[in-house]
Amino acid sequence: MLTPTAVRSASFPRNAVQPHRKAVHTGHPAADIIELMGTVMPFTRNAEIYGENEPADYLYKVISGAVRTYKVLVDGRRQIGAFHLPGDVFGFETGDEHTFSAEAITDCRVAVVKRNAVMAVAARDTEVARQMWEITACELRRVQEHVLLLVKSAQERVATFLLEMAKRAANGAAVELAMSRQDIADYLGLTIETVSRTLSHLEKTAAIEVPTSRRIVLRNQSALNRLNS
Amino acid sequence: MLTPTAVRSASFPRNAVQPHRKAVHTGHPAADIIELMGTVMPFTRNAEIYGENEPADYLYKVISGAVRTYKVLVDGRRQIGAFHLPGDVFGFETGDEHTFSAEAITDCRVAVVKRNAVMAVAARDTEVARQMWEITACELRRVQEHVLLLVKSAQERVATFLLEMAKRAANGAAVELAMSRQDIADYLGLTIETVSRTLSHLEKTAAIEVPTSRRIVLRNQSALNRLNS
DNA sequence: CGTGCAGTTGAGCAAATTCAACGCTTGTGG
DNA sequence: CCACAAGCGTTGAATTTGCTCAACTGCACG
Repeated sequence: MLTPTAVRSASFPRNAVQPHRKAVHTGHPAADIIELMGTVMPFTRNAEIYGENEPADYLYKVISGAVRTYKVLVDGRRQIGAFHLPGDVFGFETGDEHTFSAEAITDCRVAVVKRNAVMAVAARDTEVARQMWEITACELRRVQEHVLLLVKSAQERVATFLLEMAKRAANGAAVELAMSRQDIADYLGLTIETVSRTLSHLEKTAAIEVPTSRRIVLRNQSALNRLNS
Repeated sequence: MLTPTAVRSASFPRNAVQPHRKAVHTGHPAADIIELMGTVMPFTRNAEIYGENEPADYLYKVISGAVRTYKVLVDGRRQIGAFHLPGDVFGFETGDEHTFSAEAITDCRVAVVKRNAVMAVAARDTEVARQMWEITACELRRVQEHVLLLVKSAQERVATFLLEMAKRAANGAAVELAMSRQDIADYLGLTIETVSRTLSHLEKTAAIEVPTSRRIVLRNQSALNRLNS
């Protein structure tokens, strides 16, 4: 199931990344540092970007496509920790090793930068250090939200998920889902059947429209917000 | 139900806290800064330490007793984000406002320090800044663990909770619980009845012993670990 | 001695999972 | 070009899990 057609990233950048010192003073949002200092790498659908327990030597930023970070529990179930869309930074670990695995959901391009390089800059430039902290703090808030999501009912979880995706996509009320039902289920702590049934139910109650399985139109956002609890 | 006998912390420290500059260079672990720079305040059982959406002007560290941070959902349910025991830092927010509320579970003493004061030090001292970041990162890992907890079965959640408490108490296989069944339930995303039943079941299967409702002896830690999934 | 609170236990119910079947699309090989 | 297998998604039926409602116990406190 996991990475069925996965292409192991054999071309992982061992070549050092040159920090462009001047870039970090331009006042760009925090995540831009990685893009400015890094190398853009392509990953094919389902390719592993890094694995749990591998050394966390790089930081990543999605340029295009989508990425999932996940953990496989001892009983074989998979819990997806986050979906990363263009602009999102990931692979930002505290210790020396990744605590999650990361895979490309779709073909995608990812900016990669040596953690050392960024840290070296951060050691000298307090503004960069502050931005690194900021990224960690944002991630913390996001995970706290995820905790609140997981104690809701199935309907509420799906509704919250759709609203979240709609907000991030920001192209109005239509969402083009990069991920499969299984991905959604593993993110929401539900089964694919429950996700599917819930979407069908939401469609029947005119809250959404599902022209294709990957495309969802939010018809009645306030109804979803009400479920959002 | 919430804070039934709560004593609003009328004596919240508006008096400025004097930073002792020299303390921060002693190489103590990160959390010590707050203790060194701060003022120790007592809180009575169920007293509110701060509320959601209040300005996050202070950082806190538990000296003695126990603290819960929580959020009340729109449907009235309460989700506890964390239990803080002696040595734990809390109230560490990213924005200007607290995203959770904090209450004393038991009578407790808490070191309090002005956020500004710490931040001012951190701006000059990169080591302090690094420690602040470290605390955020630790919190991030803890919340990520909480996500993994919430997708498990009731048995697994309770078992995991007991093992976590045993590890933190670190007085062997016996746990003295500071919190009520309701607190535990709200932390685990279960009902009190389910928590109670699960504990009874674990006792029947000889995994634990419950001499008093607040005291739990882990008889068969490996059995719990197996449930821990 | 009664009152109130915390915890336990039971019975019935609702929600979500499991197991199974089926439809649709896509890609592959004859 | 068609046949067919594989993957993904949907739907139905049976089952399980945890929740709701309710009663009851033990204990502390006035």
